[in-house]
Amino acid sequence: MANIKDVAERAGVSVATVSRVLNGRSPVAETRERVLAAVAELGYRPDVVARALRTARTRTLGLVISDLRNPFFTELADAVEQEARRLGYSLIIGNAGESPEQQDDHIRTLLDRRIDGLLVSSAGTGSVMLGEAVAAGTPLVLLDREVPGVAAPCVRAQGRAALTELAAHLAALGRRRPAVIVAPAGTPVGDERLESFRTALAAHGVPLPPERIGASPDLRPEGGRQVMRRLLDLAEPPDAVLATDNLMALGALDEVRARGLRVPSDVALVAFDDVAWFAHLDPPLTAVAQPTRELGRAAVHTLLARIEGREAPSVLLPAHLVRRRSCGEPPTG
Amino acid sequence: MANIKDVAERAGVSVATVSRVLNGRSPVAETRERVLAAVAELGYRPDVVARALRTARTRTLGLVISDLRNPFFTELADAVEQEARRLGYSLIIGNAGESPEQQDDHIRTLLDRRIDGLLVSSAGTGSVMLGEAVAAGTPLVLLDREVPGVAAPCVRAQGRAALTELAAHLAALGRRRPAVIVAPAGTPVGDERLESFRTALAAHGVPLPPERIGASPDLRPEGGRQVMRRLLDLAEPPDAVLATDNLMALGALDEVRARGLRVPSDVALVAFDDVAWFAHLDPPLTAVAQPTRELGRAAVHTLLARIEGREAPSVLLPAHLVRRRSCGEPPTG
DNA sequence: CCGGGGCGTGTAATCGATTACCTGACCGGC
DNA sequence: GCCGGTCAGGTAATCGATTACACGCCCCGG
Repeated sequence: MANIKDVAERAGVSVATVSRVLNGRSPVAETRERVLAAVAELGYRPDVVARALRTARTRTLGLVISDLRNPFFTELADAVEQEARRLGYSLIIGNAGESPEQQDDHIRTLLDRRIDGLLVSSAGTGSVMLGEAVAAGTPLVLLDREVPGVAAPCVRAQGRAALTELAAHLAALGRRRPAVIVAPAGTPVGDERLESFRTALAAHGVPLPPERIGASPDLRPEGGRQVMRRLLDLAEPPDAVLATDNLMALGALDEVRARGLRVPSDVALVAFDDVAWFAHLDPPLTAVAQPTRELGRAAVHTLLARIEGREAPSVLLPAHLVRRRSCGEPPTG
Repeated sequence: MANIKDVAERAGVSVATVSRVLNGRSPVAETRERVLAAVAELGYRPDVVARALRTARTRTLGLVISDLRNPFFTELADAVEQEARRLGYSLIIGNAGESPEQQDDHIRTLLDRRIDGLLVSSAGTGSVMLGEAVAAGTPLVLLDREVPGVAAPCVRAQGRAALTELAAHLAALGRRRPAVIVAPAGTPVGDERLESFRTALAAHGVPLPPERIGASPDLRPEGGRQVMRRLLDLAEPPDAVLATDNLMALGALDEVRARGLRVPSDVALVAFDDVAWFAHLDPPLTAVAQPTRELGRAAVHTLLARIEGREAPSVLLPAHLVRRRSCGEPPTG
């Protein structure tokens, strides 16, 4: 593989000149042409590794995702990758699989690789390496999940507007006994969603008593199913259930079906995260859609701001309600 | 951030010695201890970039995936990443989104980054850069999809056994008019699946006439739906449909429902690729499961073999049938 | 007692780029 | 005609590691 020296020789100039041409500095037209010709003839491409060593910038970002198999995060990762690439950055993705240890493992290798910046949607809250990363001065931006004690901007969706809309939607359809399946205790996002929903319901005079709030042991279908089981066993079972994550919603749906009940006639079901295949379920699921693409974009921009030393506040983007048929309404045109 | 020189000074030795200790060569116990102590005190971590420049090995692999949003490929990518990491390699993932141009774009940046090896599940067959990659001497392994004209081992699943089983399954359930929704023309994998299925059916005396084979324009739900529409409009509509990709299967299911028909009573449906949420559909979908994890593992091992200059043949791993309820049978305990 | 082999360690070259600094050519003004 | 300014472009230091080669020490055998 040709290097800058080969190009310099072929063009009859010094390596400095080649470098300058390629980086768009000074040289005059004639020299420039000769260099570019040599580059083309040799098929020269600068060695990114050498450049990184010299400039201390790798043009690589790291993304550690809490659970890549969760379609919401798959979409998010894809959005981040696209935007990063558009701006000339490569992305190394690490999947934590909801394990804080694996997350730390990933962060460590990413720091070792001298990535320019780090995006993390944290699994759990007890990550040692997150602290180390900021201590080491690596620009960090949190994605989707806030982490207490870590001083970094967070990019995520704000569910309030969508949940207000949802409360109205349910009220209009006469659902008076809502329930919520929340993420395991201590997940800040889940708590916020719960509170926003409670507030929105209250505005319609609909209460949300504690027995109709169930915390799932995990963010998987099985956890959602367990909670749904308890909810349906109540003396006064709910007539509408909101799951704060798409996988838990799936499990909840399983339980409804297993009992021979139907959505939406027996119970309405709404999920957080509008993943592509919700539209293909029977019935198609009404969902709170997070603006995945925009989140990815904003995350990359915020991170680049930090990398360039600019101020970068947290970003909250509004989620919106996608009405399908799982609450009993016919689909809106 | 401390570098090897700092460590050398602190330990009172030369940088060469530090390097040797860290790479497990010569030094004697006492020196070794001093160096390790210095490393610990300074929190030194070798600069991977500098090492890569010197050794010409980045310990990074590239993976270009045809469509990361397709859950089958998400799982595959995850499997690859895990195995790569287990063996000390980082993985840069690029999503081609079924676009050959984007694929080439990714391959180019990956080569620029001097990755040690490249894994590609190719979108389309007309990739210029795939050829360039082998020409440049970058170890290459194809994943899931063979590419004509590219001399590289391919790691993928062999559907024959599963399809033989499927033919028997359908025959036993009295389905006599099978149909197939295949990937767009020219996709080698799809063709092979089709032929295996045809052969297996023939063994049961069941024909597969051309009118019951529909090529989808793309690998998305909408394409599958279009084909299903044509199939159901036949004078003799099929009583069982195999979709050679999970997303096309989803679209096919949509069409069945839209007509007020039921799976499996009106038509049986089977999909290639057993993705997690198939079990949550109504009815749970019978599927040909590819050994995703093993494919990922094998792909990484094959690639490492090539990197180390060893011979590495193509790998074919058997897929197997996962019987659920979409063909009419009660679930097997 | 001396020479050679082996071993531990230091010196310095090297990987391929970027860039500070310097040189020399050219031009214009006084 | 000389001097200073401008600018293209060359020389060489530098980033942080690895490693070939050399050196010196010790030990052992003759």
